[in-house]
Amino acid sequence: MTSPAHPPFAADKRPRSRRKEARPSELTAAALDLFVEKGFAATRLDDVAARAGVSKGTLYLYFDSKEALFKAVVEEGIVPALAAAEQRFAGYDGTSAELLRGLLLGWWQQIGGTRLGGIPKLIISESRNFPEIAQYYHDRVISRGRSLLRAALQRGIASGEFRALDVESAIDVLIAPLLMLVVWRYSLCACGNDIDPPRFLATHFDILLNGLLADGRKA
Amino acid sequence: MTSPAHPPFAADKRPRSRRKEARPSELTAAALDLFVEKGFAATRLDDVAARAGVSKGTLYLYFDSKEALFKAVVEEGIVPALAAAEQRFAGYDGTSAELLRGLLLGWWQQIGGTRLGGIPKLIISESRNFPEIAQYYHDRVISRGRSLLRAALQRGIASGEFRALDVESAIDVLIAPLLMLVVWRYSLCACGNDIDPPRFLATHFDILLNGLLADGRKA
Amino acid sequence: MTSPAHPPFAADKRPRSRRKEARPSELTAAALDLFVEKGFAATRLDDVAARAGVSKGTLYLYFDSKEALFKAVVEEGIVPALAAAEQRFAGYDGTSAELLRGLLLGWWQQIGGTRLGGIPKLIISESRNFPEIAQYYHDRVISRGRSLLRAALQRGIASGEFRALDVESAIDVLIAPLLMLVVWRYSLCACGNDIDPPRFLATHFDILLNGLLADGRKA
Amino acid sequence: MTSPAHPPFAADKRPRSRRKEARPSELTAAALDLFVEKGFAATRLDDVAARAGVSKGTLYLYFDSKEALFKAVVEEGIVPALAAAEQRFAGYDGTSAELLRGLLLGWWQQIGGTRLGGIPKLIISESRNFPEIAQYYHDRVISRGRSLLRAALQRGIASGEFRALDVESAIDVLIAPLLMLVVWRYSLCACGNDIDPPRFLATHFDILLNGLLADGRKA
DNA sequence: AATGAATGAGCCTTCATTCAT
DNA sequence: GATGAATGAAGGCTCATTCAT
Repeated sequence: MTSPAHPPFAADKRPRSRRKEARPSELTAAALDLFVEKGFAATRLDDVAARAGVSKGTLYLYFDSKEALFKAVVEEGIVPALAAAEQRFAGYDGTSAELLRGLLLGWWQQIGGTRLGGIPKLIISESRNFPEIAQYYHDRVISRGRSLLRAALQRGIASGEFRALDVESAIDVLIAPLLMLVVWRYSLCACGNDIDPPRFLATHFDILLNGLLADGRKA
Repeated sequence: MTSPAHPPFAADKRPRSRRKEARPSELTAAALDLFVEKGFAATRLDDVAARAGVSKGTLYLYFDSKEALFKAVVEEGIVPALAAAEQRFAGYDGTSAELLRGLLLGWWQQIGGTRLGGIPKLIISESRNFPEIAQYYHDRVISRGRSLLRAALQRGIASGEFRALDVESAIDVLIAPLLMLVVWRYSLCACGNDIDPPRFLATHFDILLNGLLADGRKA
Repeated sequence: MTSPAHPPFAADKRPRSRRKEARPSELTAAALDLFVEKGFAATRLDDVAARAGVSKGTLYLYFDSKEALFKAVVEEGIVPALAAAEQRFAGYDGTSAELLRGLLLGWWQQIGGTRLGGIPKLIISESRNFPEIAQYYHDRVISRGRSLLRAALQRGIASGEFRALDVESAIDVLIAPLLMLVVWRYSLCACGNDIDPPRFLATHFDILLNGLLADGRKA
Repeated sequence: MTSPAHPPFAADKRPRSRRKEARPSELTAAALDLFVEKGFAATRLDDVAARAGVSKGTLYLYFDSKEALFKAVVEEGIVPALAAAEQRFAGYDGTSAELLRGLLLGWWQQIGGTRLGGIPKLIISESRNFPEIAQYYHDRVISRGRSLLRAALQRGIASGEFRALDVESAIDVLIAPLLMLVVWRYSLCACGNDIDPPRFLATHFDILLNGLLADGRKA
């Protein structure tokens, strides 16, 4: 860690110019891992640098401060996540139930279940200390994600496929299990509790689309 | 600070009764507030002491370290939470739907909606750095809470009130919106998103007990 | 220097309360020495702490930052210097020549020739980087010192003892050799040039009070 | 940075002529500005390079280290200063009073009042940390300047134009106001004090050549 | 010759922890 | 029991210096 040359990484033979372009995302990738694993405060920049295979000073060539690195991690992770999510909704023409299932499952496959899932966990853990980033995340991610779900719900209600219900609350209820999955993946899994995401999601959809109560007993 | 070195909880050799009596809960109360607000690492013991109205040295009369204080906060906050939750189940004889609603709503009223709700948020944020506490929390709280929900679900399925479904996954699906509420209260509220807990819970119950799909279209 | 206990100072047996009062001036005294010797930027707080016989952290019990310490050094050194200087002028009733000589010589004996003389040197070296302190020094020291000299000159001119001349410029001309003495003591002495302060001051007074030109040749 | 390790000036083994030719004085000019303004330690080589319009690496093509650059700044600034000063004395045949006035005023016009005046300020501020440069400055500049003044004073005394007095001290007394002018220009002007150099010099000469005391009262 | 990305030693500052009173 | 002065290890950040291009 403190040896003059970084043994495992010194073998990188790419020309400097080639590496310079790739550097910022190498750094944010390393930082994402550590921020998610240890939290912002407990992550040392030495460790981020070491994981990225650079020296500590190099971090400051690309980011003005630890906090700026944190912002970059969130911003960089979110752009593709957003694009991927919105892509799936454009021009969908199946049932609204399938649409909802597609949105939620797609989120898990593209985001929650990948290393990007660490970002919502980061936001949850750190937003109190970084209100600016929290606001950014709300404006760029949460509100847009909720719009997708809102449109799907309203579409289903309008077509008579879904019962009428309080759409705004329902959005959050739909999201909650997804949130739980990332929380579980990045925190509670250390508790020893075991969740099988596909099975969990299947049950989520099952309850969501069919209801808990048996047919004859509905109120 | 480094988790591998954590002595197990029982390593404290001072007579337990003597210590418990003397340990002022003002200290853990102050610590809970700050841990929840700022996270473990960003909370300074000076601030905890100041909020409790004692000197910093006094903290060390009651807790061996910052980490021990953290453990005490979790332990102390969980005892009443546990008792309150289990109390509501004993000898319940209404419908299983009412039982479920009562359990979930009761949790919010007794725990999630009070300052104790900060504890799950703490566990979520810090469990990676405190696996021992995460384990403790799982064994003492999560597993017992899941047992309550498991029993309610199995009771409803056995009586034909509920459809048969994957009980273990369903437990987590039921819990997820509650988790979301505390996460919202202690983190995402800073994002600017607005959740109305009673309305959110009502929708949760509505979806849960009736299903999203209109009657005639059920698969 | 880095051993756990400070060997030469650990022998200090004064009670804590006694030492606490004395601490700030012990720290500023150590800092004055090093700031004067090395300059502000090149002075390490480790060295200041070591010279004062405390740990580095202790500095921060008394001063918020390195810059705050610097301000304290200047402010603390200046109060007695000011008092001493003004004391000498009150109620003086000899000749104005003697008054001038007394003021200048007194300044050297009370300030310039003592370790307080390092403060003007500090101001000269660092004022560009600390305009706030420079302003402070001007308002509290320079302007008051100039007032003393202005009064003495005007007194002498009014009485016919001195020729009429541009008083404001003359003040600075009177001061210049004193300034040179501290500059010499704290900087240029390292050049190898040798100045004998009493002899230098005697010549200063000689030229000042008698003029360079021989009597018969005066213009 | 640590003075004991300074290699002597002559340690540079590259052919001197080759090096001097290639060394762009734009670099030393930029460095002079910044050293004078901020001091040696607070001047960043990035800033020097930026002001000179080159990259930081280029500095190292011409100077082995920051300290070498500092030496070059002093050396380079002193050559013309020295030449200009000595030029004025050769073959002078007016009165000694005029000679003195010419030397002092000339120094201000050619050196002190130009950007070269920053160099004495630099020497004053940094000589403690660069004894080698201080020595160099003493040998090459101070001693030669003092020789000029010594000769002028001895000439005037020998001719009866000046009173007999302690020549060595008198030299420093003559220099002091000049020193004060550069100190004021590069440091104390930030204090808010206001000096008008021509008026100041006029008063200096007035006091010097005529004396403070009115004729009839001379001791 | 010139560049600028990369380095790593070093310093200011913080804060959990200790201990004399 | 309580205090708070003192400690010292650790981390964020800077910047002189190097070197591949």
